[in-house]
Amino acid sequence: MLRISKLTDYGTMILVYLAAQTSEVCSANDVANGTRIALPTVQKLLKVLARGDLVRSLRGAEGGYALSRTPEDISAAEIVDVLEGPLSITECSMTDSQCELEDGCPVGDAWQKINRTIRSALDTVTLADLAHPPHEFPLHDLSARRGKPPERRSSS
Amino acid sequence: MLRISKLTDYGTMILVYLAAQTSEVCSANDVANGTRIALPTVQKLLKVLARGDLVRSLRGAEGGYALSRTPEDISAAEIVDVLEGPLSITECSMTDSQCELEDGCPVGDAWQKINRTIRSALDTVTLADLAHPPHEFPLHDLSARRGKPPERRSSS
DNA sequence: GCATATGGGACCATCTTAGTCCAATATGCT
DNA sequence: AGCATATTGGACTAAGATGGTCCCATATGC
Repeated sequence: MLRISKLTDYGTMILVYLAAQTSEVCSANDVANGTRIALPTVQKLLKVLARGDLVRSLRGAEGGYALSRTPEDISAAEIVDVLEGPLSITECSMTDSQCELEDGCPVGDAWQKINRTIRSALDTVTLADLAHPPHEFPLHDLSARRGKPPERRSSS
Repeated sequence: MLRISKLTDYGTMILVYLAAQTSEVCSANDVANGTRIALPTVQKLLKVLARGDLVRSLRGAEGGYALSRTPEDISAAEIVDVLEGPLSITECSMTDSQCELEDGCPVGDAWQKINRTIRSALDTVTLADLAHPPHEFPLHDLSARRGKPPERRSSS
Protein backbone atom coordinates (compact mmCIF):
# COMPACT_ATOMS: atom_id res chain seq x y z
CA MET A 1 0.00 0.00 0.00
CA LEU A 2 1.90 2.99 1.16
CA ARG A 3 5.36 2.99 -0.09
CA ILE A 4 8.61 4.00 1.36
CA SER A 5 11.54 4.12 -0.95
CA LYS A 6 14.36 1.70 -0.65
CA LEU A 7 16.63 4.60 0.14
CA THR A 8 14.54 5.42 3.15
CA ASP A 9 14.80 1.86 4.23
CA TYR A 10 18.55 1.89 3.84
CA GLY A 11 18.75 5.21 5.59
CA THR A 12 16.94 3.73 8.52
CA MET A 13 19.31 0.83 8.58
CA ILE A 14 22.18 3.23 8.70
CA LEU A 15 20.64 5.09 11.59
CA VAL A 16 20.06 1.86 13.40
CA TYR A 17 23.65 0.94 12.84
CA LEU A 18 24.85 4.24 14.17
CA ALA A 19 22.57 3.89 17.13
CA ALA A 20 24.44 0.74 18.03
CA GLN A 21 27.88 2.32 17.83
CA THR A 22 27.00 4.95 20.36
CA SER A 23 30.05 6.96 21.30
CA GLU A 24 32.41 6.69 18.38
CA VAL A 25 32.10 8.35 15.05
CA CYS A 26 31.91 6.02 12.08
CA SER A 27 33.21 6.74 8.65
CA ALA A 28 31.00 6.08 5.69
CA ASN A 29 33.22 3.14 5.06
CA ASP A 30 32.55 1.68 8.46
CA VAL A 31 28.86 2.02 7.93
CA ALA A 32 29.05 0.46 4.52
CA ASN A 33 30.87 -2.50 5.95
CA GLY A 34 28.59 -2.78 8.89
CA THR A 35 25.39 -2.60 6.94
CA ARG A 36 26.53 -4.22 3.72
CA ILE A 37 25.05 -1.44 1.73
CA ALA A 38 27.10 -0.22 -1.20
CA LEU A 39 29.52 2.48 -0.15
CA PRO A 40 28.47 5.19 -2.59
CA THR A 41 24.91 4.75 -1.51
CA VAL A 42 25.90 4.98 2.12
CA GLN A 43 27.80 8.15 1.43
CA LYS A 44 24.87 9.67 -0.28
CA LEU A 45 22.47 8.73 2.45
CA LEU A 46 24.78 9.93 5.17
CA LYS A 47 24.95 13.30 3.54
CA VAL A 48 21.21 13.52 3.44
CA LEU A 49 20.96 12.48 7.03
CA ALA A 50 23.54 15.05 8.00
CA ARG A 51 21.66 17.80 6.25
CA GLY A 52 18.55 16.66 7.98
CA ASP A 53 20.26 16.97 11.32
CA LEU A 54 19.82 13.37 12.17
CA VAL A 55 23.53 12.76 12.25
CA ARG A 56 26.50 14.97 13.02
CA SER A 57 29.52 14.86 10.79
CA LEU A 58 33.18 15.31 11.46
CA ARG A 59 35.26 16.13 8.49
CA GLY A 60 38.83 15.33 7.81
CA ALA A 61 40.93 12.41 8.79
CA GLU A 62 39.49 10.44 11.65
CA GLY A 63 36.21 12.01 10.78
CA GLY A 64 32.92 10.30 10.37
CA TYR A 65 29.34 10.39 11.45
CA ALA A 66 27.42 9.92 14.64
CA LEU A 67 23.83 10.37 15.63
CA SER A 68 23.08 13.95 16.48
CA ARG A 69 20.75 12.89 19.25
CA THR A 70 19.95 9.82 21.25
CA PRO A 71 17.90 7.22 19.45
CA GLU A 72 15.04 8.00 21.76
CA ASP A 73 14.95 11.52 20.46
CA ILE A 74 14.66 10.65 16.83
CA SER A 75 11.22 9.78 15.60
CA ALA A 76 10.27 7.70 12.61
CA ALA A 77 8.40 10.71 11.32
CA GLU A 78 11.60 12.71 11.23
CA ILE A 79 13.44 9.97 9.51
CA VAL A 80 10.84 9.74 6.83
CA ASP A 81 10.76 13.48 6.46
CA VAL A 82 14.47 13.74 6.01
CA LEU A 83 14.88 10.80 3.72
CA GLU A 84 11.70 11.04 1.77
CA GLY A 85 11.39 14.75 1.66
CA PRO A 86 8.45 16.68 2.98
CA LEU A 87 6.13 15.10 0.53
CA SER A 88 2.52 15.02 1.40
CA ILE A 89 0.28 12.09 0.97
CA THR A 90 -1.46 13.64 -1.97
CA GLU A 91 -0.10 15.94 -4.50
CA CYS A 92 -2.72 18.59 -4.90
CA SER A 93 -2.75 19.10 -1.21
CA MET A 94 0.72 20.49 -1.32
CA THR A 95 0.07 23.47 -3.44
CA ASP A 96 -2.52 25.88 -2.30
CA SER A 97 -3.97 26.05 -5.74
CA GLN A 98 -7.15 24.10 -6.03
CA CYS A 99 -6.87 20.66 -7.51
CA GLU A 100 -7.22 21.87 -11.02
CA LEU A 101 -10.45 20.01 -10.79
CA GLU A 102 -12.45 23.00 -9.78
CA ASP A 103 -13.82 22.80 -6.33
CA GLY A 104 -15.20 19.35 -6.68
CA CYS A 105 -12.52 17.85 -4.56
CA PRO A 106 -13.78 17.29 -1.08
CA VAL A 107 -11.29 14.53 -0.85
CA GLY A 108 -8.26 16.56 -0.12
CA ASP A 109 -9.23 17.17 3.44
CA ALA A 110 -9.97 13.57 3.95
CA TRP A 111 -6.59 12.40 2.79
CA GLN A 112 -5.29 15.23 4.80
CA LYS A 113 -6.81 13.78 7.86
CA ILE A 114 -5.44 10.40 7.03
CA ASN A 115 -2.10 11.97 6.51
CA ARG A 116 -2.19 13.47 9.94
CA THR A 117 -3.24 10.24 11.47
CA ILE A 118 -0.38 8.43 9.86
CA ARG A 119 1.96 11.12 10.87
CA SER A 120 1.05 10.96 14.48
CA ALA A 121 1.52 7.23 14.30
CA LEU A 122 5.02 7.75 13.03
CA ASP A 123 5.64 10.26 15.73
CA THR A 124 5.16 7.69 18.41
CA VAL A 125 7.89 5.46 17.08
CA THR A 126 11.47 6.36 17.84
CA LEU A 127 14.72 5.20 16.38
CA ALA A 128 15.27 3.38 19.62
CA ASP A 129 12.16 1.37 18.91
CA LEU A 130 13.33 0.65 15.44
CA ALA A 131 16.77 -0.26 16.62
CA HIS A 132 16.34 -2.77 19.31
CA PRO A 133 15.24 -6.32 18.82
CA PRO A 134 11.77 -7.31 17.96
CA HIS A 135 11.03 -8.96 21.23
CA GLU A 136 9.66 -5.68 22.34
CA PHE A 137 7.01 -5.27 19.80
CA PRO A 138 3.66 -6.78 20.37
CA LEU A 139 3.39 -7.50 16.70
CA HIS A 140 3.37 -10.57 14.61
CA ASP A 141 5.76 -13.34 15.28
CA LEU A 142 8.15 -12.91 12.37
CA SER A 143 9.52 -16.21 13.51
CA ALA A 144 11.19 -17.54 10.42
CA ARG A 145 14.11 -15.34 9.60
CA ARG A 146 17.66 -15.67 10.50
CA GLY A 147 21.07 -15.72 8.92
CA LYS A 148 20.96 -16.11 5.21
CA PRO A 149 23.37 -16.32 2.32
CA PRO A 150 25.05 -13.01 1.73
CA GLU A 151 23.51 -11.54 -1.28
CA ARG A 152 24.01 -7.91 -1.61
CA ARG A 153 23.43 -5.42 -4.24
CA SER A 154 25.99 -3.49 -6.12
CA SER A 155 25.24 -3.33 -9.74
CA SER A 156 28.55 -2.85 -11.25
CA MET B 1 6.25 12.14 3.18
CA LEU B 2 4.32 9.05 2.46
CA ARG B 3 2.98 9.14 -0.97
CA ILE B 4 -0.20 8.05 -2.52
CA SER B 5 -0.25 8.08 -6.25
CA LYS B 6 -2.31 10.54 -8.16
CA LEU B 7 -4.30 7.66 -9.52
CA THR B 8 -5.31 6.69 -6.03
CA ASP B 9 -6.37 10.22 -5.41
CA TYR B 10 -8.44 10.26 -8.55
CA GLY B 11 -9.88 6.89 -7.74
CA THR B 12 -11.01 8.21 -4.42
CA MET B 13 -12.61 11.16 -6.09
CA ILE B 14 -14.49 8.81 -8.32
CA LEU B 15 -15.71 6.81 -5.39
CA VAL B 16 -16.78 9.96 -3.65
CA TYR B 17 -18.64 10.98 -6.75
CA LEU B 18 -20.38 7.65 -6.98
CA ALA B 19 -21.24 7.83 -3.33
CA ALA B 20 -23.16 10.97 -4.05
CA GLN B 21 -25.17 9.49 -6.92
CA THR B 22 -26.51 6.68 -4.79
CA SER B 23 -29.14 4.72 -6.64
CA GLU B 24 -28.38 5.20 -10.29
CA VAL B 25 -25.56 3.66 -12.22
CA CYS B 26 -23.22 6.11 -13.84
CA SER B 27 -21.36 5.54 -17.04
CA ALA B 28 -17.69 6.28 -17.16
CA ASN B 29 -18.64 9.28 -19.15
CA ASP B 30 -20.90 10.60 -16.44
CA VAL B 31 -18.14 10.18 -13.93
CA ALA B 32 -15.63 11.90 -16.14
CA ASN B 33 -17.95 14.84 -16.55
CA GLY B 34 -18.79 14.95 -12.90
CA THR B 35 -15.25 14.78 -11.67
CA ARG B 36 -13.50 16.56 -14.51
CA ILE B 37 -11.00 13.78 -14.75
CA ALA B 38 -10.00 12.74 -18.25
CA LEU B 39 -12.29 10.05 -19.56
CA PRO B 40 -9.67 7.43 -20.38
CA THR B 41 -8.29 7.75 -16.93
CA VAL B 42 -11.72 7.40 -15.43
CA GLN B 43 -12.34 4.29 -17.47
CA LYS B 44 -9.12 2.77 -16.32
CA LEU B 45 -9.76 3.57 -12.72
CA LEU B 46 -13.30 2.33 -12.84
CA LYS B 47 -12.10 -0.98 -14.14
CA VAL B 48 -9.64 -1.27 -11.34
CA LEU B 49 -12.27 -0.37 -8.81
CA ALA B 50 -14.61 -2.94 -10.31
CA ARG B 51 -12.02 -5.65 -10.07
CA GLY B 52 -11.40 -4.65 -6.53
CA ASP B 53 -15.08 -5.04 -5.77
CA LEU B 54 -15.50 -1.50 -4.73
CA VAL B 55 -17.94 -0.81 -7.53
CA ARG B 56 -20.36 -2.98 -9.42
CA SER B 57 -20.55 -2.72 -13.16
CA LEU B 58 -23.38 -3.14 -15.61
CA ARG B 59 -22.33 -3.83 -19.10
CA GLY B 60 -24.06 -2.99 -22.28
CA ALA B 61 -26.13 -0.02 -23.23
CA GLU B 62 -27.50 1.81 -20.25
CA GLY B 63 -24.74 0.21 -18.30
CA GLY B 64 -22.42 1.88 -15.89
CA TYR B 65 -21.03 1.70 -12.43
CA ALA B 66 -22.29 2.00 -8.91
CA LEU B 67 -20.78 1.44 -5.51
CA SER B 68 -20.88 -2.18 -4.55
CA ARG B 69 -21.57 -1.27 -0.96
CA THR B 70 -22.64 1.69 1.06
CA PRO B 71 -19.98 4.32 1.60
CA GLU B 72 -19.95 3.38 5.26
CA ASP B 73 -18.83 -0.09 4.35
CA ILE B 74 -15.85 0.93 2.31
CA SER B 75 -12.73 1.76 4.23
CA ALA B 76 -9.86 3.93 3.16
CA ALA B 77 -7.62 0.95 3.65
CA GLU B 78 -9.54 -0.98 1.06
CA ILE B 79 -9.44 1.88 -1.34
CA VAL B 80 -5.72 2.15 -1.04
CA ASP B 81 -5.33 -1.58 -1.36
CA VAL B 82 -7.33 -1.74 -4.52
CA LEU B 83 -5.87 1.30 -6.18
CA GLU B 84 -2.34 1.08 -4.97
CA GLY B 85 -1.98 -2.64 -4.95
CA PRO B 86 -1.09 -4.65 -1.91
CA LEU B 87 2.26 -3.02 -1.64
CA SER B 88 3.82 -3.02 1.72
CA ILE B 89 5.57 -0.11 3.23
CA THR B 90 8.93 -1.65 2.67
CA GLU B 91 9.98 -3.98 0.00
CA CYS B 92 11.80 -6.63 1.89
CA SER B 93 8.97 -7.05 4.30
CA MET B 94 6.83 -8.50 1.61
CA THR B 95 8.86 -11.52 0.85
CA ASP B 96 9.79 -13.77 3.66
CA SER B 97 13.24 -14.04 2.26
CA GLN B 98 15.75 -12.12 4.24
CA CYS B 99 16.56 -8.60 3.16
CA GLU B 100 19.45 -9.70 1.03
CA LEU B 101 21.46 -7.88 3.62
CA GLU B 102 22.08 -10.91 5.70
CA ASP B 103 20.45 -10.82 9.06
CA GLY B 104 21.55 -7.34 9.92
CA CYS B 105 18.15 -5.90 9.27
CA PRO B 106 16.20 -5.56 12.45
CA VAL B 107 14.47 -2.72 10.76
CA GLY B 108 12.02 -4.65 8.73
CA ASP B 109 9.98 -5.55 11.70
CA ALA B 110 9.92 -2.03 12.86
CA TRP B 111 8.58 -0.70 9.61
CA GLN B 112 6.25 -3.57 9.77
CA LYS B 113 4.85 -2.28 12.98
CA ILE B 114 4.57 1.16 11.54
CA ASN B 115 2.85 -0.30 8.58
CA ARG B 116 0.29 -1.91 10.78
CA THR B 117 -0.26 1.25 12.69
CA ILE B 118 -0.88 3.15 9.53
CA ARG B 119 -3.12 0.47 8.27
CA SER B 120 -5.33 0.46 11.28
CA ALA B 121 -5.56 4.19 10.97
CA LEU B 122 -6.80 3.79 7.44
CA ASP B 123 -9.23 1.18 8.59
CA THR B 124 -11.05 3.62 10.75
CA VAL B 125 -11.85 5.93 7.90
CA THR B 126 -14.69 5.08 5.58
CA LEU B 127 -15.64 6.38 2.20
CA ALA B 128 -18.53 8.08 3.91
CA ASP B 129 -16.03 10.02 5.97
CA LEU B 130 -14.06 10.90 2.91
CA ALA B 131 -17.14 11.92 1.05
CA HIS B 132 -18.79 14.36 3.27
CA PRO B 133 -17.47 17.62 4.60
CA PRO B 134 -14.84 17.83 7.26
CA HIS B 135 -17.10 18.90 10.08
CA GLU B 136 -17.69 15.32 10.95
CA PHE B 137 -14.38 13.87 11.81
CA PRO B 138 -13.91 12.73 15.35
CA LEU B 139 -10.22 12.42 14.98
CA HIS B 140 -7.77 14.88 16.12
CA ASP B 141 -8.94 18.38 16.33
CA LEU B 142 -8.26 19.51 12.82
CA SER B 143 -10.29 22.37 14.13
CA ALA B 144 -9.00 25.13 12.00
CA ARG B 145 -10.59 24.15 8.79
CA ARG B 146 -14.04 24.72 7.71
CA GLY B 147 -15.38 25.89 4.46
CA LYS B 148 -12.05 26.51 3.11
CA PRO B 149 -11.27 28.79 0.31
CA PRO B 150 -8.58 27.84 -2.08
CA GLU B 151 -6.26 26.74 0.63
CA ARG B 152 -5.76 23.10 0.45
CA ARG B 153 -2.98 22.50 2.79
CA SER B 154 -0.29 23.81 4.79
CA SER B 155 2.27 21.18 4.72
CA SER B 156 3.44 19.78 7.96
C1' DG C 1 -28.38 -5.52 -35.69
C1' DC C 2 -26.84 -1.23 -34.19
C1' DA C 3 -25.49 1.93 -30.71
C1' DT C 4 -23.77 2.12 -26.22
C1' DA C 5 -20.90 0.47 -22.40
C1' DT C 6 -17.77 -2.18 -19.91
C1' DG C 7 -13.50 -5.68 -19.84
C1' DG C 8 -8.95 -6.39 -20.57
C1' DG C 9 -5.36 -5.55 -22.26
C1' DA C 10 -1.14 -3.09 -24.90
C1' DC C 11 1.33 0.90 -25.30
C1' DC C 12 4.25 5.06 -24.60
C1' DA C 13 6.08 9.45 -22.66
C1' DT C 14 7.86 11.06 -18.62
C1' DC C 15 9.03 11.52 -13.97
C1' DT C 16 11.24 9.41 -10.11
C1' DT C 17 14.41 6.34 -8.07
C1' DA C 18 18.67 3.99 -7.18
C1' DG C 19 23.14 4.10 -7.61
C1' DT C 20 27.82 5.91 -9.10
C1' DC C 21 31.37 9.19 -9.50
C1' DC C 22 34.09 13.42 -9.24
C1' DA C 23 36.11 17.82 -7.71
C1' DA C 24 36.44 20.67 -3.59
C1' DT C 25 37.11 21.30 1.23
C1' DA C 26 38.41 20.18 5.92
C1' DT C 27 41.22 17.89 9.42
C1' DG C 28 44.80 14.88 11.66
C1' DC C 29 49.43 13.26 11.53
C1' DT C 30 54.19 13.08 10.35
C1' DA D 1 54.18 22.16 5.13
C1' DG D 2 52.43 18.22 2.97
C1' DC D 3 50.05 14.02 2.58
C1' DA D 4 46.39 10.89 3.60
C1' DT D 5 41.85 10.49 5.03
C1' DA D 6 36.95 11.94 5.03
C1' DT D 7 33.09 14.63 4.36
C1' DT D 8 30.42 18.05 1.01
C1' DG D 9 28.01 19.07 -2.80
C1' DG D 10 26.83 18.22 -6.99
C1' DA D 11 26.35 16.02 -11.70
C1' DC D 12 25.17 12.13 -14.06
C1' DT D 13 22.86 7.79 -15.87
C1' DA D 14 20.37 3.56 -16.21
C1' DA D 15 16.31 1.35 -14.78
C1' DG D 16 11.82 1.29 -13.20
C1' DA D 17 7.42 3.13 -11.88
C1' DT D 18 3.66 6.33 -13.00
C1' DG D 19 0.24 8.73 -15.50
C1' DG D 20 -2.29 8.66 -19.30
C1' DT D 21 -4.18 7.10 -23.95
C1' DC D 22 -5.96 3.90 -27.17
C1' DC D 23 -7.76 -0.38 -29.23
C1' DC D 24 -10.48 -4.52 -29.70
C1' DA D 25 -13.53 -7.94 -27.76
C1' DT D 26 -17.78 -8.65 -25.32
C1' DA D 27 -22.29 -7.67 -23.37
C1' DT D 28 -26.82 -5.43 -23.30
C1' DG D 29 -30.90 -2.48 -24.56
C1' DC D 30 -33.77 -0.81 -28.13
